[in-house]
Amino acid sequence: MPELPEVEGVVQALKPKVEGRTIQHVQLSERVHFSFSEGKQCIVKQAEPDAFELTLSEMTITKIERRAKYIFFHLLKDEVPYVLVSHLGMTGAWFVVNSPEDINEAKFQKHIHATFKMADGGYLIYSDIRRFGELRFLAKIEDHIPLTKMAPEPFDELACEFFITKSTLPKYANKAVKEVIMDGQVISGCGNIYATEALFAQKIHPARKMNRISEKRKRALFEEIVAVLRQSIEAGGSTISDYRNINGEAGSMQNRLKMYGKKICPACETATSQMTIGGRTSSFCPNCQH
DNA sequence: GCGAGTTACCGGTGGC
DNA sequence: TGCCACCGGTAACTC
Repeated sequence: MPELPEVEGVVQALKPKVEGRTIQHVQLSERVHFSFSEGKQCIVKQAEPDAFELTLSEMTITKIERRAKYIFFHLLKDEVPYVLVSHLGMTGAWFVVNSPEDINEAKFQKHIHATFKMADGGYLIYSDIRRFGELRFLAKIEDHIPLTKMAPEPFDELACEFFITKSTLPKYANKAVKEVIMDGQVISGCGNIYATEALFAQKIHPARKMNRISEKRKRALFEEIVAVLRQSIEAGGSTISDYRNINGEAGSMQNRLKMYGKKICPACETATSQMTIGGRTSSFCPNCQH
């Protein structure tokens, strides 16, 4: 499950290998084409697969950047800028290879959905086992409303104040703190793993109502989220199930997690509890977190 | 018009 | 061994 640190790793790895290169042509999988004919939008959103393939050919990838858990591929063709927005969903992965056969993990090899043949040889490939990811071609970011509503990057100096202000709004008052910090319009890029870890570190019960948390604790919680995200970026991300970096390597942050996926609290050895908050499984220590 | 709630999108995995 | 419920990030839809 790629979260912000994993996406950051992907972007840092892609940049030197892909920026400045030109796409010769794009080939989407049979599945993508078939789904579209069935009225579904498998991976490629709001575009006809045929048109998507044609449009992207001969575009130059000028810059790649991460925003929350999205990857923005900035493109240029005939001096007109465009952007390809990628979200990895649950199981998406990018590969830069000489040949599609070079993807040696069978699961990813089997689920290749977009193959970008580069003009100078080699391939940029998007593989996605469960197809929860998305590729969205836009003239500009603002053309997709949800992208314009995202909270600032958590590392942005204004992000903490943004969180304090936003989380105080009436609509969040009676919501569980975990649901609020995982809302991309309040804090961007904080998914289940890191929300779980930060709440455990701050000894806050994930179901605690937002309006029952003091501003001081909110600030401490925000700083904790930033710290956990930074630590994970340094560790190459968490490898939970299917995440791989573009070289097919796993990260090591999963070894540093203290609560996510744990049966026993590492602090007090009490059995952990699970509950569903905002539709997601949430682990916590009933003894340490209040 | 906005917010809350629901549904769609999926195949690997773990439990039985 | 085989079946089946479960899992989850985001958008889009309905009410």
